[in-house]
Amino acid sequence: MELKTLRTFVAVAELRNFSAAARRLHTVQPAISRQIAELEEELGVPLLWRSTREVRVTATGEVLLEDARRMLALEVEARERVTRAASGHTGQLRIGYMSSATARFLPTLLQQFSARYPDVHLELFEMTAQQQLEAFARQEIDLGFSRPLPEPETLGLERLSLYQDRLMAVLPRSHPLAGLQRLSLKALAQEAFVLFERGQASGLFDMIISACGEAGYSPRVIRQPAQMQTLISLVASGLGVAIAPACIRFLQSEGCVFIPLHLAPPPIALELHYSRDPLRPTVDAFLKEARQMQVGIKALMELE
Amino acid sequence: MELKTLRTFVAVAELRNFSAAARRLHTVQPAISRQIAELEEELGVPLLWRSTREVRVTATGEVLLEDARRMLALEVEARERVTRAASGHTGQLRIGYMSSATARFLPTLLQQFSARYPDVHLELFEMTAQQQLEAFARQEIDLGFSRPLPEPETLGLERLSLYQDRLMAVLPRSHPLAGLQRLSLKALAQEAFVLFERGQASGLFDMIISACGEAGYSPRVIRQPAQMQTLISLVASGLGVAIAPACIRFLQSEGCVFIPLHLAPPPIALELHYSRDPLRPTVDAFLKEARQMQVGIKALMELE
DNA sequence: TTGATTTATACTTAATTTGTATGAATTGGG
DNA sequence: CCCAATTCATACAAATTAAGTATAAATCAA
Repeated sequence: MELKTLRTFVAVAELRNFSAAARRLHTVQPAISRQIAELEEELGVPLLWRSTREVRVTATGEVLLEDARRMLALEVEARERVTRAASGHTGQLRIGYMSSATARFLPTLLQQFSARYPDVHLELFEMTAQQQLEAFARQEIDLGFSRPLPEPETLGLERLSLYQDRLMAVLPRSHPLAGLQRLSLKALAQEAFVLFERGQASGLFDMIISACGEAGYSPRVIRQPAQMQTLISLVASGLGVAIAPACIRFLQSEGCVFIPLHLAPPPIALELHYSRDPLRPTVDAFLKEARQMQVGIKALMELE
Repeated sequence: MELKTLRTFVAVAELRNFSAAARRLHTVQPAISRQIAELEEELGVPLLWRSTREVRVTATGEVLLEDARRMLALEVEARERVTRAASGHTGQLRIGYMSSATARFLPTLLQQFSARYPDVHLELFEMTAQQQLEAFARQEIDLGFSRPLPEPETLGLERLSLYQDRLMAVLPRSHPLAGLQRLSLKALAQEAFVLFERGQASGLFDMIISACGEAGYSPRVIRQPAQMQTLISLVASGLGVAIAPACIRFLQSEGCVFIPLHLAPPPIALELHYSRDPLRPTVDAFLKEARQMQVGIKALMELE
């Protein structure tokens, strides 16, 4: 039983005429006769009663007619569903993100995406860069917002840089240097440092250490919190100073001041990673949306 | 899109391996490759992601997979439904009947049929032989229980004789001849006759008239009721006598006696008519059942 | 690096389907 | 009452389509 045969059968049953069905299907009458005969032979059952003047659908034929119509309708529906899925308008999207770096723009981006793709089921997972890597390997997420990963290509990942985050000095509001417009790393040589835990973001950690090294000292690190919010709280309480990406000023940062660094280390990117093998069209749809918003994201994160 | 292609797609998606799918489908791997490639091209969409080491179903492929399985399941169901319909186990059966002639056995026959074919929807229409003819012409009934019809073959009808009904004299219980075991038609020459209306059953009517003619008289017909029950009531009330098929003694016949006729006219058959063109397998199923019960019907109607 | 395994492609061969011509049956009009 | 017209079935040749064979390219494991 093939859909082509069923299309023929439905046409004949509807028109009650082999020749007319042939015309509708852009073929010739003997082709129709054979298809019907073969269908009847395959099922071992008469479906149509025909004389030279009249074609009638048997009771058995009516039963098949119903199911044939269902199958053909299902084919049309399947085409539609496949098309929608392939264009990224339906399906799911599992997103890993670091809240500290994305708090400012991710809600807006997601809202915008959902408005345009309302039938895509979004799943959000807050995770560090390292956790995202593992999640990608286990195929548990489709997109990840994180700091640059080491050699993403070898893991089958593509990347899209969303914006560059400058490093800034974070001082308690009561700190003697808190009023300055600009600060050199050297000026912090004697300070106690609170740095984001190396395990979570080795690139950031090492960059700060080497920048201090270039400024002529090795920083005295007294705490390594695993959360940016903790880091801010520690600085606000006067325990030490920090060097951190500018984005964290959008977290709860009462009691801290953020001062641009003179001769700052190169800015650190926020990247959107995704699998190179395109198993999820929703990813492409999201990327399109993200690329359109990219300018806006940059403006949000860098200006002000 | 053809079911064959979808079967291939489902096999590959399930086995995640083109070669294994080829083996399952008893063909060769290049055939599978081509079918999948053509399906993807037709839909304009990647369904499977494949390397030489791994085959994965894309999100779009998963969507099609669901619908493909539905279609294939529907095909299996359709086959089953068609088979059941063709064997007469499902469907409908519209039956015309004359209650006077069938009251005795039809309920039993229907009950028996329903027990064996519980999913056949029975529709019953009480109608005279003439009405049955018209109903057949309009294709409103599939089976008709009636007296023999004139030239049923020319109307595309087949017939099955169920039993032969003798004609009997029907007299009021108070009638002088009511005590006899046997009666000649001649003995009724002076009686007033109540005969079943000719329009309803011309064969019966004419047979009685000609039988009387052979007995040497023309009966004096004072009433021609259209219902057998009415005829019985008229006789019971003493208005006249009647000649009628033996079967009517199974109606409400208090006050009447039924007496066998000496030199009776040939018995009159009860027939089951049905269309020659087999549009309804339920008809064949019913006929099979009816033929099996035929002996029983004869016994019921003739003995006693 | 080699051997094994897997998918894709090129090409030949086989199978299937179509289209043409024609026959048989039935109906309606002249 | 016959003839033209229409309809479905069948036979056969032609064309299309799909399958099978051989082989290439890629990847992974030993």
